[in-house]
Amino acid sequence: MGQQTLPGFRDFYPEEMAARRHLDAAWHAAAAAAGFREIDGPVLESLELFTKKSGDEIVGQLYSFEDKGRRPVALRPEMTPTLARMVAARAGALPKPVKWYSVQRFFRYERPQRGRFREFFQWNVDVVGAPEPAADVDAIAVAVDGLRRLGLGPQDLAVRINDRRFVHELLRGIDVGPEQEAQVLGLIDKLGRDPKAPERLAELLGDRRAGELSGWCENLPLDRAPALGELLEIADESGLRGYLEPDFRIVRGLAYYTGPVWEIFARGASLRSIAGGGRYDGLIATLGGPDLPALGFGMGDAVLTELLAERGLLPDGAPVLDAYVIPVAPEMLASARDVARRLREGGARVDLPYGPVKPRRGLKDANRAGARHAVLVGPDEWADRSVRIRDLTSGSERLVGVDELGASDVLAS
RNA sequence: GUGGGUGUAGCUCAGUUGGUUAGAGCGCCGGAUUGUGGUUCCGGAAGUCGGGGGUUCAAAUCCCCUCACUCACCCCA
Repeated sequence: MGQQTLPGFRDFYPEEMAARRHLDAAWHAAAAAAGFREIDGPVLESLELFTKKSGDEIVGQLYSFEDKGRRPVALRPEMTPTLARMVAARAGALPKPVKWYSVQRFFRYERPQRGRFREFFQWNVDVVGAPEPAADVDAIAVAVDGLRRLGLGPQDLAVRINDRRFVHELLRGIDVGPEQEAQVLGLIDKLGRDPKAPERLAELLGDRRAGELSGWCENLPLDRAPALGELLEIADESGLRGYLEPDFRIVRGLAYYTGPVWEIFARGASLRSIAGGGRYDGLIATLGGPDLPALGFGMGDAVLTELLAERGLLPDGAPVLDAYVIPVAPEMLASARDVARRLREGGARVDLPYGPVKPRRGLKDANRAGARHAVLVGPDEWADRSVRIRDLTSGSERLVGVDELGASDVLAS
């Protein structure tokens, strides 16, 4: 075997590209339908932009290097820092709320595994300048709508949601101090997956407090979380009934989340989460911008593609043509090219062979190219300024005049 | 970074206790008398058996090393 892709990088053959475009289309449509506008930024950024948000530890997970001007740079691992900069630069001029989205390529230097690559595509949707819980619901609804457009409904998906403020409050109630909090949050996050997590929580907090905590995981005391209750009510009004499941185990990795946090999972599948998001009110200020409330989510292509493939919801990626033009005799090649041009100018997707072919072969190639119609250009018909259009599904043929070929409905049948 | 699994044709795989020239299906290319396809039939190309070393009269097969891929852990912005 010769050269292959770097580990965690993928070639997209037409079939895979069709699948990717399928996701893209749903993502763009869902974001646009809710009034989000598309943005983008550079793939390469200064390393500092990322370390400022996440600390120096993440350098190990970045594609970073020095450029020829000796600047430390990195391929972007996420969109949020870029978004924050863009907002900060024009914060005064932007009407609030700012509703932006992007569908872009990201890079993380991690060991590739199921549902995780080093180069991946991610849909990011963010709202800046809106403190209301309706904004959180807006983002969740867009994520759910994107997935709905891909054929996934409430029977397939669960949006598990929690609220960081609520978690802080409960932890404070059992005397978990700030110095312990990060560690405890990490263990809570693991409760669903790691069988050793309850044990370690008990070691850290003692049986009584650990027991109380796991009780919240069994049954989240919503009466003590008014903000989350309000959000759930708005979600109901927004058509998200059946999706949202309050879950104390959803806390999400890093420190900067300040309010609702949520992740979307596939029901009955052992996949990692499809999407995750939350409110990060302090982050834009941390990154040097104005103090604006913000929230958003990211949804990657890797896990989602895996899920859609499992459920048979991906397009097969077979080629599609409206017509394949066949010169019935070698001297008809020039005429065939003229016919193809007329059809293409009429808006049809049309292909034809580069040289003479036997009709038998032409029909075979038409099928293989996914053509709905074969257009046979033969000397007898051409003498009458017409061609034979054959419907490849039904096998029926009809004669069509050359001058009609540019009409948009000529291949309609 | 740690641990497990797998490497044979473009793809999915078979290959017996080590034994002649390593196979199948799909795909690809060509063909089955004149201007009509999908099915079928015939033919063909295609493999340093991941790489290196060792044991043996003989290695795809046994042993060692190495590389790649993959799954999980760590991490998940």
